Amino acid sequence: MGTNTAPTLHDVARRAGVSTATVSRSLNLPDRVRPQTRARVELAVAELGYTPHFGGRALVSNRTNTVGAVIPTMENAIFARGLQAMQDEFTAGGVTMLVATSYYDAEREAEQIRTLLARGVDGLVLIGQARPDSTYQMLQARNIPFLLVWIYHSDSSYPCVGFDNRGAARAMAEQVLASGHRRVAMISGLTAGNDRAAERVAGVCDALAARDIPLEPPYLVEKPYTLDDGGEAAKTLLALDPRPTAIICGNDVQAAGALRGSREAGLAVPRDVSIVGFDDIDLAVAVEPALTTVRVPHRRMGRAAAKLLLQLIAKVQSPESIRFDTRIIQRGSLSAPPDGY
Amino acid sequence: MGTNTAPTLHDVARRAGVSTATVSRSLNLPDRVRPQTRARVELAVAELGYTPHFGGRALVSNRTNTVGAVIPTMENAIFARGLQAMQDEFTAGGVTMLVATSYYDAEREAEQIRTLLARGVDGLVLIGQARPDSTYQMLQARNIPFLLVWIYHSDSSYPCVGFDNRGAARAMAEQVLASGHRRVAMISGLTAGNDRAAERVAGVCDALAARDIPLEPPYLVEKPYTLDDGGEAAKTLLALDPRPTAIICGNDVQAAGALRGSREAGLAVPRDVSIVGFDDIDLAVAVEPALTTVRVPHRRMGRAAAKLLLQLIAKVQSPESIRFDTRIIQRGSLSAPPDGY
DNA sequence: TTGTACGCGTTATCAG
DNA sequence: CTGATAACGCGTACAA
Repeated sequence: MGTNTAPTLHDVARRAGVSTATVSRSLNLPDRVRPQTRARVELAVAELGYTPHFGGRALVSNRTNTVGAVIPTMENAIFARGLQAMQDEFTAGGVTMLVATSYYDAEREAEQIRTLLARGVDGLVLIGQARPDSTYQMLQARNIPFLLVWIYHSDSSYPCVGFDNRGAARAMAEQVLASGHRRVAMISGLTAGNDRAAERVAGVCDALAARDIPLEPPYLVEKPYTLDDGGEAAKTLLALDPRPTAIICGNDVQAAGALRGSREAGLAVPRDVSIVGFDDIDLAVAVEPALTTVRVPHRRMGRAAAKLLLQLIAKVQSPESIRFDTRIIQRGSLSAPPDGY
Repeated sequence: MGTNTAPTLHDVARRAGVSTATVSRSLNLPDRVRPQTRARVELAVAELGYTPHFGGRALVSNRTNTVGAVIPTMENAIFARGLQAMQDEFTAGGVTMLVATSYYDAEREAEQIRTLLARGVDGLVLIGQARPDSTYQMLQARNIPFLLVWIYHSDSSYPCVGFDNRGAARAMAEQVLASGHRRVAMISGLTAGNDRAAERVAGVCDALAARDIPLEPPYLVEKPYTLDDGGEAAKTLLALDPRPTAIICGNDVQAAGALRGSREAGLAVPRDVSIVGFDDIDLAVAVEPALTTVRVPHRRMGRAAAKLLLQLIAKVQSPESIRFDTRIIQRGSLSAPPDGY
């Protein structure tokens, strides 16, 4: 049972005894139709279980009420909160968000963007700024509104909604220095094609350079954002001579891994070595000791980004970047260095 | 700059000096067109940067190459891995996956399904089985292929791809009993509208009942799947007299919270109290001690679900459920109960 | 206020 | 192998 063919505007019109134009108006501009007529239409709609055909609508209106977001991966919790908030805001605005993943690969990102464009998204949200010119050219050729999130640059050529990764990392490093550390190492995310990661390294360097402390391999190591990689990297760092007294990590996942790695190396945190993270995801307080980290207002950022993109699409607003502040959350994983350092 | 209007089939046809039909064929059925002609078309496509208009295509073919997935929330890592794997598989098959969230609310889920249907998805993936009849009726009225995932019931009326939550929970509880525990408490997820949570409780009850051990409030408590709720629940349980020697949690997030709660209550895990989780997400090995938990093959499950749905849509396969096995991963958080119990 | 009629971009049928 | 041409479902001038 079940006729298998969805009812069309035409079916509704016939049933309500009006024209298709009237049905369309009843649905889209209800004020322009007599209440009595509208009631008949609505009844017919309900009886038939009519829903407008997406393709037909997209074809004629040239809008899809759809936006796309390309993130590196869903698996890392780093993006989950912000993305969910964005999604909620878009949903509230009646638009659907498509999520695609790039696995931190520029070529793949471009491909996903192409796919989203082919699907007629009305706007796009991208993470960070680092991507080939060709990608930006494609976006501009299409003349499609887009937003860069998770970063903020006052001088960016494109509107962004995010925070100053470099400044936040510098502040974190300064906090570590203020705790008395002088032998500082860093586990960074892979910086190739990831400007957030690169900026965090730069920020840490800024702070250390101000005290004439270098940050170079082998004390600076780049690893993927995983627990295991964080752990391995920490073990490597802690085997160095002289051993670092503090490890600054590119994010909380790496920091949690480093915590485990330190433990496996027989060192206590923060007694023997301090470890700090970045992002303040749930994981930061799940581990023991809890992580000193940089709190990023993921939810507010996601909502603001969605709102702005909706406005850009509606052309009620010109592109204007939004900057969020971060702050350091002091928890157990950072303390003064051990005596004698 | 930027003409602002995307090139159409017509534009390509003119440029290549052929008809629109030939362009369409070159793209969709390349063998049916002379290589030389095809080359001209492909050149024009490249020069113009043409991409087929999604709406036009959807209109005539009545397919969108889009599937929908409704999950409770993106924020909990429980779904991230499986969802990403599903997404990858769908992408490989040339279809786009739309992700919507229900926040564990049936009404909201129905609404999201309606939205997805209105967008013309070719198929649907839903989590679990518990939802109002009206929702199933809606799906059947539309005659749309759909799949239930994260569960498996041999007698389900609908095709499912997942595992036996009840059996897995029973096995976990038996493991706890085998370690010598007799005072067992449970922190469950909210069971209203969440059959996976309900089944896990049932499974634990099965195992305990076999030993004439009851599981009732206040030793059974329902809380949302959050770190904080897990911690609070654990503290409440550990204040009971007699105090439980083992706490079985509805998932790893709650278990990680319970771990923290126990520590805050001044108890050591597993020396004073054992704690076990469910799902084996990354978090399980980030905490100390690492969680004894139930490993669920999220990735394989996600991929299998995507594959099956694609086949259902293509009608090359009749609905047939797929069952995955789980297994218990023994780690540090479970040991024998303290002496005297 | 309502109806008629056209066109959006694509695919598919049918001739040639 | 290729080209007209007719749908597909909807929104919207324009006319009534």
